Amino acid sequence: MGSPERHLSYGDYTDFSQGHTGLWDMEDAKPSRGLPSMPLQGVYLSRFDMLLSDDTAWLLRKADMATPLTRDVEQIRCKEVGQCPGIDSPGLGLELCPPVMDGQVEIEERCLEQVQSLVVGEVLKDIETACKLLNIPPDPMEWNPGNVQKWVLWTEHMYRLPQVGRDFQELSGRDLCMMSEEDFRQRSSQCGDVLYAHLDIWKTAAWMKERCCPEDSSVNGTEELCSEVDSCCTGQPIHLWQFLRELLLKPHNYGRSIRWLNKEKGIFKIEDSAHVAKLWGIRKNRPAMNYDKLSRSIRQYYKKGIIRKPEVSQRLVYQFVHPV
DNA sequence: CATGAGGAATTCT
DNA sequence: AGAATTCCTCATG
Repeated sequence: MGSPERHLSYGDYTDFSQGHTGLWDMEDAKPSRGLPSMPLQGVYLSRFDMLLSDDTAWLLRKADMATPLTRDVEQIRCKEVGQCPGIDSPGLGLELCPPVMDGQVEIEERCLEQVQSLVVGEVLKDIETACKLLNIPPDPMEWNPGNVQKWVLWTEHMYRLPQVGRDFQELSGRDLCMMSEEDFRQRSSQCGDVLYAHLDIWKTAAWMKERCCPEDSSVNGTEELCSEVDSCCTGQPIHLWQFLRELLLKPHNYGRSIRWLNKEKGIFKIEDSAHVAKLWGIRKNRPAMNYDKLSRSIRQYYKKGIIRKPEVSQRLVYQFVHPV
């Protein structure tokens, strides 16, 4: 297994997005199979608990106990790796003993701080992306039962969890947020805890946003705001071609399902047809969506001059007639 | 067997 | 009304 170019997403820190090894496809979720042995992985994960130290320490104070993000990630990771917290995570040691700063450690800490803020930024961006594609508000408290259902299905498919969407029907976001981890487990013994952890990340992110809204324009906040306005606030339903574009815009999230072959010419390839169809189905509340139907919709675009097959026709490869 | 093209009826907003 | 969905037949590799 190589080390392909990959950007950060909170999935990466939980190892979900790597490899599609189907770790979660089986009930007996055999750990370790296909788990990448990249050294970075361990560092990121084990140190994730420090995410909220220093400049982001305020995040911790949301709940005066353990950091939600940390706890979540650690828990998700445990489930994934099949281990218990603390057993092999050097990062946790920092909670137990005061940091001893020699030069080496200090440098490491610096790097870590940078990684931490990077991670927080990426997590927020990923959530924003998901919101746009799902057309749901970022704050789980505002979700209606339909939003909840979308989020559950989406999370299931993004992280290859066992399918438990039905277990969370008829719940509002408020209900969901009130539920304890135990409640989640009761609804789904398989992955209730993981869903709970994911939700907690969203809750924390919403809380963060609420806290530091105005000055959040640091990187590309305005750009994000604009695209949010034109894609979701116009009220009209999203078009399939727009949806595909948005997926293509986020290669670090969806690159394993759909990616550019030639961005300049607008040529793209659907790598995982079933997955793309599923995501589209979730977006449109069409549980029966499949690639058969999705491709029919794409073919409707031929006549309209929105999408075509490229010069040299290849399976699952299409081309936007008007690339950006 | 999955993909691809396109007709036709239906549904959704 | 327009876009997408659903279902279908036939073709291709």
